[in-house]
Amino acid sequence: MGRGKIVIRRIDNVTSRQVTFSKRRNGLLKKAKELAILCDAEVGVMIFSSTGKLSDFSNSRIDLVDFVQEICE
Amino acid sequence: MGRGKIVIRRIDNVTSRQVTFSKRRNGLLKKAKELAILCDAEVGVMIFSSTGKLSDFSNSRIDLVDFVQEICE
DNA sequence: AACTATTTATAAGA
DNA sequence: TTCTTATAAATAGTT
Repeated sequence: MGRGKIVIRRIDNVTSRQVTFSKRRNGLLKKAKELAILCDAEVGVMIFSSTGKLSDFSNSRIDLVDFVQEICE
Repeated sequence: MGRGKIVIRRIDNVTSRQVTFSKRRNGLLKKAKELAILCDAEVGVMIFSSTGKLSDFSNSRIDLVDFVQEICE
């Protein structure tokens, strides 16, 4: 979506990558919240930027813990 | 997006809610993958439907575990 | 940090 | 219910 079509591959330019990260992170978190509300679902999203900064959304932290522990044993 | 504008609130009709869940879950997972690739970010998404069925995406399970354990202690 | 031309996601409908 | 399509929403490139 946007002025041009893009291919889904790592953005090499650091500045562009950071700008895109900021925009798409916000978009992903918004859609996660909407899905949780609209569909009465439990949703968890965790995003670490390449610099290690964390953004997250969850309306069900306990279940997420159970899930993560399960898949990682 | 779509034929009409919607308000973000729980969809009462069960069938509509399931249809919307299926569409938006796929959309969210797709966007999570794109963010991870485009921006070289570590992304984890976990979605439990209202019937308890799980969908997920992660390109960094270990870090997610650390994070979840941290916030839940 | 805003804007806007376009692409993409999706609400309704078939 | 799988496919279609009109429209809302996200966003790539621009300013």
